[in-house]
Amino acid sequence: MILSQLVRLAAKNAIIALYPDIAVDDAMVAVNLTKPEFKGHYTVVVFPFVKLLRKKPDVLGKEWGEAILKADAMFTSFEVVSGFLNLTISDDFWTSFLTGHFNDTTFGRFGDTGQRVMVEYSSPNTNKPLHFGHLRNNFLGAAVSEILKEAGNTVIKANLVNDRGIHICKSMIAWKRYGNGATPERTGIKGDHLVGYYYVKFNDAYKAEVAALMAEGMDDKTAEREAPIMKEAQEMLRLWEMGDPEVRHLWQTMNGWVYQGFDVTYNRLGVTFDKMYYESDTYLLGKRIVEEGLAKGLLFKKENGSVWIDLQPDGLDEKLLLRGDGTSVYITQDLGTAKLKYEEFHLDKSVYVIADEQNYHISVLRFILKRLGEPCADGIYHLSYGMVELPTGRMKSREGTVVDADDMIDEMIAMAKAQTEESGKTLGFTEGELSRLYETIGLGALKFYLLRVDPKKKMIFDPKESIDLHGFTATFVQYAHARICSILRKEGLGKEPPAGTFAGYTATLPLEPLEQKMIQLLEQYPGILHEAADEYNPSTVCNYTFGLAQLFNTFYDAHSISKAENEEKKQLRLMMAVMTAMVLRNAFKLLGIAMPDKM
RNA sequence: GGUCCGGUAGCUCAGUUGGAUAGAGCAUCAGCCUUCUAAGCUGGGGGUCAUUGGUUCGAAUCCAAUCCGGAUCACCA
Repeated sequence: MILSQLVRLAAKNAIIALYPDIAVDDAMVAVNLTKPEFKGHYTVVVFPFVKLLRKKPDVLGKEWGEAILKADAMFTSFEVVSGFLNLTISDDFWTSFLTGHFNDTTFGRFGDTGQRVMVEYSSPNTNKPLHFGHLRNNFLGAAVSEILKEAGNTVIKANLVNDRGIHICKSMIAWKRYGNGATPERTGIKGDHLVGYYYVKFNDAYKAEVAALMAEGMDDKTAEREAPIMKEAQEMLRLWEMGDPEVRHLWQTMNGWVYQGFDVTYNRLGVTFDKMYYESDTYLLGKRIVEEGLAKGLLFKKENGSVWIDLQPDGLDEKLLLRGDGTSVYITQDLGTAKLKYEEFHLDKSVYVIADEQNYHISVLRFILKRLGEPCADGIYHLSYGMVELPTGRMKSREGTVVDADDMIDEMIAMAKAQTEESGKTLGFTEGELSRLYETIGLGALKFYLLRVDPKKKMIFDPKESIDLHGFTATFVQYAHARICSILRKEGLGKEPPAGTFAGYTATLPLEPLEQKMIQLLEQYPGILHEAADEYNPSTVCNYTFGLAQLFNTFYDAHSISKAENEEKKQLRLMMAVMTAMVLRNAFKLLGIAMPDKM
């Protein structure tokens, strides 16, 4: 059990022992970390019981503190300050904790929950390359998956590729018109970028055609409908749905280019998937569900043959599920995919990592599945995250105002290189080690930057300002880790010294305040993981690793480890250092960020 | 207009089921490398927690109203 729970339990038991007649519910026993300006480690708030027992806060606090102390040797003293009962934990607790866990590589990992969780993320469209906003999605999905795994769940990472639809046809039409047979090989352009170029090209041509028609006196709505290039795209979509061999061939070819490009990017990002879904395979599945719902009378048909669900009882509107011509809409395929996922993997929970602009869409999806009596409805969780915006507003791929993911990665790595060279820290590295280091630092900084903010908040990124490598960054945490590794190297120890290494350690001296704080913060890691998993929130882990690295740096400055005052302190501090490095490393692994031993 | 989300230092953000004098980073100013990696450490300045009212021993946190910003409400995806 983690310490905060132990304290809470001790406090609860003590108050029950003192006053057996009152009803104590858990919410009344408020336990917090003691503020640094007071003596003690954990604080119990006395107020909730003051009125109930009609006692003065200080009197009750004293009784309560004495009872806690008497019951458990873990506590050595207490102080009551204006209604707050501050408890001090014994040095013995801290040192036993450290000796018991410093080399426990599974520290923080939970037991198997038996839960099967799918996390769907990334889910790109195949008409354009990934941009900065997609990076947030990918990093979030990957990190949340790893955090949920660490929390004892079986996790299936899924990617649902939007590989069909009018947007793909737009790129295809533009390529046919303007491409002159261009391929990634012939042009030397990465496949996803090449296809994305024609998507932008389509929109330019479309705008020009609309403008031309309007110049001839057509009104804007009609012009937008009548522009030849748009009609061509719609015709191509129709042919695609009919399975026209030529269209299908071009579609496969161009999607193939995009996948090659994506693979390169995913590889650099270190993002992987256990299961790929393609909308071209799943887009028809929802129709059957809709037809069944219709047969059961849960849905209704309008005169033109379109099928609807009435969600007004749930506080929403009527929602279209099938068009008048019988073709499916966006939500239709989602119904099918949700059911498919559930049946294929027997999921307890299905997480969708999707931007908050689709909040309504996902809640509609859940309501529909619920109404249709599909069991997969209950497990749906929308991990809704805020969009990444530019100072000028949203990125628009149609207009080409995006920060490209590949460019961003290159820039970050170049910056890591420049700063490493500038600080003259390249000595003793081989060329290969250096380029790996630059990737580690550059990509780490990028991931941390996007993960450190609460997912639900939108972010504004100014491309003119580079992402910092100082302060609240991955680099800061990596640096603390590298420093520890350097100490361990000089002491002839590996990163994970075998169990017997500090067997000779016996605690006899009192802990320095910073020693105690370090151990206390290390002890909090499992609780942090729990919180991150509970809330699907990797930023909790970012904040924690930064705090731990920061405290270590303070410690490092204040106390020497290798030249400690005596052997006992040296052993203690080495164990602390080993454990700190391990926790930082494990936490960063969950975030998908590599940890250098040297930098 | 309906629904939902956000508003905390100049900027970017933390702030646990309501708890003590609201914290970091960046920027700025002043210090610290003959001592385990200065990508670091120490300290200063910087706040009407959007506003108003309510709930109570106690509110950045809960409730209501208002203001500001955003998203969404398609036979688009």
